[in-house]
Amino acid sequence: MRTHFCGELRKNHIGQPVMVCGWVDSCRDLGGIIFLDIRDIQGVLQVVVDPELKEIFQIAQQLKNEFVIQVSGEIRARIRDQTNPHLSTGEVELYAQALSILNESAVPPFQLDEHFNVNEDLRLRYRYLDLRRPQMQQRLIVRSQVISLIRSFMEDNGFLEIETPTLTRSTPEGARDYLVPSRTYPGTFFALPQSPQIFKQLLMMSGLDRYYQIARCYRDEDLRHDRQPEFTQLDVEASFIEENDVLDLTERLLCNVFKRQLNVTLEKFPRLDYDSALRRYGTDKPDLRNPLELIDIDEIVQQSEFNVFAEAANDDTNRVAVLRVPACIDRFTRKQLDQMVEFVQKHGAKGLAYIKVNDAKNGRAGLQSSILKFLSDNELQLLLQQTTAQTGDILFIGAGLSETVSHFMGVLRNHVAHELDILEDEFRACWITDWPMFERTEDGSMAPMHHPFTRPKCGQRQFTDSPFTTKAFAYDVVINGYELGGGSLRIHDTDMQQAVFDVLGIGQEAQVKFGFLLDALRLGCPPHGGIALGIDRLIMLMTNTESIRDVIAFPKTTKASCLVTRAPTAADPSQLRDLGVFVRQDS
RNA sequence: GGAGCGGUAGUUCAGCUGGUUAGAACGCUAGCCUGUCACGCUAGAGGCCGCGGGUUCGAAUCCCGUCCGCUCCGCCA
Repeated sequence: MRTHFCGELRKNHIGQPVMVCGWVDSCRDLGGIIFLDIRDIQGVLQVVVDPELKEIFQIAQQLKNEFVIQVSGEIRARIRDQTNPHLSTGEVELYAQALSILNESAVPPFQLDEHFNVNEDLRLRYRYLDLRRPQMQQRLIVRSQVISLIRSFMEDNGFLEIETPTLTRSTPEGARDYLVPSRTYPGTFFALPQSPQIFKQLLMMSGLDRYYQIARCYRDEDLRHDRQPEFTQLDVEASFIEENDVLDLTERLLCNVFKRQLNVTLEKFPRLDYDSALRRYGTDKPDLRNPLELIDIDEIVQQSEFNVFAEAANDDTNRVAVLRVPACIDRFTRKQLDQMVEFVQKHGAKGLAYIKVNDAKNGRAGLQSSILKFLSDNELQLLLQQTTAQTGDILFIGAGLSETVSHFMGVLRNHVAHELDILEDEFRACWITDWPMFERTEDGSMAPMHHPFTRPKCGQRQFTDSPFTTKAFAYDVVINGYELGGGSLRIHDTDMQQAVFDVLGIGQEAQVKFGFLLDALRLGCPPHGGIALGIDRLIMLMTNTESIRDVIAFPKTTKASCLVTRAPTAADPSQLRDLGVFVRQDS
């Protein structure tokens, strides 16, 4: 139906006869002459319709935006000074010699112009129109190209793409499952996978050595700007490897993809252990574009008369941390500082002290703060030294439970950097390693930080003696503050696996749920490990967009519904009967 | 589960402390226009002010509830 794409026509096509198809992007009917912009996936091309050609001129007069048309004619140079630098095809135009309407269009429910913002619910409802916009198409193109780069990289490195079931049983990631009722076994349910975790481990036991998959994963939890209920992971697992092999492979993959897709050279990923990440950045996913760091001052205020600080400083489970924000005294009003206090309170802080450094060389007299009177000259002096505070800085100080302080000071660190616009304009990746095996849950029990198949960084005896201080062979890769992916080396030994289940208090339950895995461990399981990367988040980063919905063709809303199809919907009673499912009317 | 913001013409928005006939821009319709490119000019049509209740002489505006969208907390690798 066509000889060229609209968007590919250039000066070197001048004089050539072409035939193109596309959508009417705009019509400019000047009365005696008509200009059409015709759009396809490669771009926009101006068509000129000459009034001398009466037949096609009449057709052109009927055209409206979003009509689907076919035009043939000759590519001509534009008249001098009438090129359009905003179009890739702006130096040429198509002189129409034939024009046909392939399909008409009703008036679209919103304007596709780049100049008009449209509310997202409308865009989601008419997603197919929204996706006609070049910016949206570009994101999906990048997505396709990146996935293709990933596939060739993995293939080049000897990995096999193997599909795993999506109708499966619950795996232990800890999120809520999407359930699918079984018709053949009434009252039982499949779970959609939160990840292919168990299957990829089984593939290692199968001797397939190196596996990867672009896998769809499902988690029935509340949504965020970077979280969808179904999302895509690059899932990877390999045998006879050590932690460094996984980190190295992943790093090479990401460098390769960024280089080839964006021509961006990523620097070597720094490796931070979990504890120091929390200490220095207050988070397990630090944004290293942000130059600010937290500084511990427990030692300085241990004897302090200021009880809030002293008590925290003398308690192992607490910390007193300072965020020194350079040269910002004139950047924040009193009101903004008060709002910052409110802001961290939302994140669990009881309070937030701050000290303005009006003159760093003038001791107490050079400082301004509501807590000044509680601190000794010596403490202030040490504080200034320890934080290398300079005139014009503000020192924000948080004290309390380590976990809480790290969290809100980390959030404050991000907040301040955004306010001051001091993030470096580049991609900064890092590894977070040496995660704890377990974390304490609200009810006081222990839960695996990663998942219960993660290998501890010690022998079984030591693990059993002090399981809660054990670190794991677990690692996350973080870029610009986004957790892009994570993985671990897995347990390949039945006794160790049983020991972990026992510590979790699910020894019996695990026998039932994961008996098949324990069996497999007994039958010659190689040491293995892997990682999974969030493809959606990767594409978000690479296309510089703020919303995961922008990189998914048909995303769900924050209430997890699809506005195109209106899913989910009520099921037909006969379907429910077949499945043995009753729907409670009161819910 | 909780908090915040938003919902007014086809679209994006304005409409303040309640008060004549709810406005603008774009889009749409009709007419004019031979080098435009977010074409231009003239005229016109277009409104369950998300939905339900309440307060009031009177509600787009105030109150309560509810639905939807977005952001955040909780939740979630």
